[in-house]
Amino acid sequence: MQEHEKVFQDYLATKGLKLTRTRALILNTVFDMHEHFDVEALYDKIKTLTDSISRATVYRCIPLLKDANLIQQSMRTSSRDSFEHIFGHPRHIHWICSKCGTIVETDYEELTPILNRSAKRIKFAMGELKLNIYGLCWKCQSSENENQ
Amino acid sequence: MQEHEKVFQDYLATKGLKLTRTRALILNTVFDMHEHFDVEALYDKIKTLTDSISRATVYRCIPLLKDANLIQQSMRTSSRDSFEHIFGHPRHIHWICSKCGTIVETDYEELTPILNRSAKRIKFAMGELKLNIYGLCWKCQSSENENQ
DNA sequence: TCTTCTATTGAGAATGAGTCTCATTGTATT
DNA sequence: AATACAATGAGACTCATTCTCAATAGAAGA
Repeated sequence: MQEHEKVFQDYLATKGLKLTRTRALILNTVFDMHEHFDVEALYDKIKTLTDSISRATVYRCIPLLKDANLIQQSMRTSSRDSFEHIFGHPRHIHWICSKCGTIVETDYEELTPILNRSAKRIKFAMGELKLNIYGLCWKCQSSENENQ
Repeated sequence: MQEHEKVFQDYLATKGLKLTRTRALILNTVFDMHEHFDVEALYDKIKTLTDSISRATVYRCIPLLKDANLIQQSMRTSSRDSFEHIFGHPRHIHWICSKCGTIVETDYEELTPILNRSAKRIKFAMGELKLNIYGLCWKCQSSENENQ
């Protein structure tokens, strides 16, 4: 059994729930996706593997994966909630190109001491952290210049 | 004419659009709201002023205000998109209490030199910036302790 | 002032992501 | 095998947001 299956099973056990075949398939498909995905894309991928899993079950699995700290919500793509798997990944800053949608990631390392200091100042117990920076990636910057 | 009306009018002019009475009312109501609001709440407030403005028009005005840099999208409250007016406000970090929903704000000042350095490294032209930190405010931290 | 040309608007239908219901199925335990 | 309850599939449902289209407003010129 893979490590993230173990994590999920342990989490489910604390809730009196079980790691069924269906849930294991959803979990493994999540970890097969690009890091960022929305539920509809996940459902589409699952459909290529089997057509006996319903959309409702996929949606139902998402909050479980979230609570198990295996995925986290990230930015919205168009009108859909978007997620990313985080098991074994450190959290990161997202640099999102507003033109082509490319996402570059960098880590929080340099930021954390500053944020910890601010948190202390306002007596806040930090949990999740989400830093999205919108702008233009280098490719889109140069193509902007060409067109003008 | 108030300053933000002027800004909006100038923006609209660049698009060949006009600052109508309806748009001015929506704009002014936005600046009368709590800093964070969703469109439904905005619509409710407008309804107390006049009942001749339709929901569709309010929704239609939002992207214009966004493009004019008068408001920006912030976190989602429940299932609704949430916005905040930003004209004359510097952008800020949001410390969001996962328990009571309180939002504390601090500024980016200390963070910007670090982010600028990262941006340069990955050749990214920074635009909007959104840093949301979830956790517990000091009130909810103490009430947690009481209950345990 | 009257006309003409658009942008603007209101009302309500349409869309679509996400949730819920409920009848059926799976599974662990006895 | 029988019991009990969690899990699931199918599709109905909700509700925020967008779209459509006919009616209106308002600027520019006659």
